[in-house]
Amino acid sequence: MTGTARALRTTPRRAGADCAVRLVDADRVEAVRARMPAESDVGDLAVIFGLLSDPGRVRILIALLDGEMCVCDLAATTGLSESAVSHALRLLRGPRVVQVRRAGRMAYYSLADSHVRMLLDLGLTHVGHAGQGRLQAVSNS
Amino acid sequence: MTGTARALRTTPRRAGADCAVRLVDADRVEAVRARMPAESDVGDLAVIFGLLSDPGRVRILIALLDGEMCVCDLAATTGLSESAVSHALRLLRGPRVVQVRRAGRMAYYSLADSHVRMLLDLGLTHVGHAGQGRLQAVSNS
DNA sequence: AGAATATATGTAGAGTTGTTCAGACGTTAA
DNA sequence: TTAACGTCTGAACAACTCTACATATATTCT
Repeated sequence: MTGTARALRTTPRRAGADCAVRLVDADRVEAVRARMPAESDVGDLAVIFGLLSDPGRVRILIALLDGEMCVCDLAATTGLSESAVSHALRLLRGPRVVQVRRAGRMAYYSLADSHVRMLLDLGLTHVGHAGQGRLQAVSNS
Repeated sequence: MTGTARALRTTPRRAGADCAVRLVDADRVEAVRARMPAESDVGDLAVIFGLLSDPGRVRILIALLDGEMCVCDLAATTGLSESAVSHALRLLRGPRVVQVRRAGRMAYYSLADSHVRMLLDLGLTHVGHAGQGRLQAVSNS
């Protein structure tokens, strides 16, 4: 099965002992599987994206793009309750997306990961909104 | 009235009289709120990230980084059932993350959005894995 | 000391999500 | 035509997520 063997499956496929699924381009499949990141990396990646999949957390992180903020100000900025903000920040603290600086009874949160900042910027340009302080020109026409 | 008769902004900071939550830095809060993207944009952003928050879908999209693939090969590559792949692709088709080319009874899917490709690349570097043959400029010493 | 404050956390319930199973649809081969 | 095939879809169910409420912890003020 070398070269451009496309849909060479006119005869029953299961004959091949342990192949449980149909294959059309076995070479591609094997090549891509070889390049596929480890299970744990894919999982970590999905977790990071999952943290960015909630509008409330997105607003929190967008707010933090400008610099650190305390919990109550984050609540006021995002429209979430302080409890919801605290729960959200706990999730974000786990994988070290945000970090906390404590001053007395206040807790000031800030972004701890430049990759997440880039993900947010990229995503914001994707949905048509200019990034936070990077692309700020085009508005109306 | 469902509760919340407790502390409401008693600190004489600089909060306006009509503000329902405590504020520490009202100027920052107002500035960030002014810069906050529209509700719909934040929602769209969360939806996109949500599509990337499942390991199965991430594997599908990583496989598609190399070019188009049919459903059965995607199943073989990702380890998902063909039904699960089809369901996943349906979700990804909606916001036009992937596109489909039909040839007979086969359906070949490919990435339809360069932003998503960039998000994946960025995310993959984040979790420590080099991108799909694209980002590999790590210099050690 | 006690009271007020700022944040953190436990829990329960409604809502959402991903998978599997069964079957439908359109296409190709016999 | 019938049969096999690749893909798509709906329903059901477990697993997960988000929010609100109550409470806990730690800090500051009087």
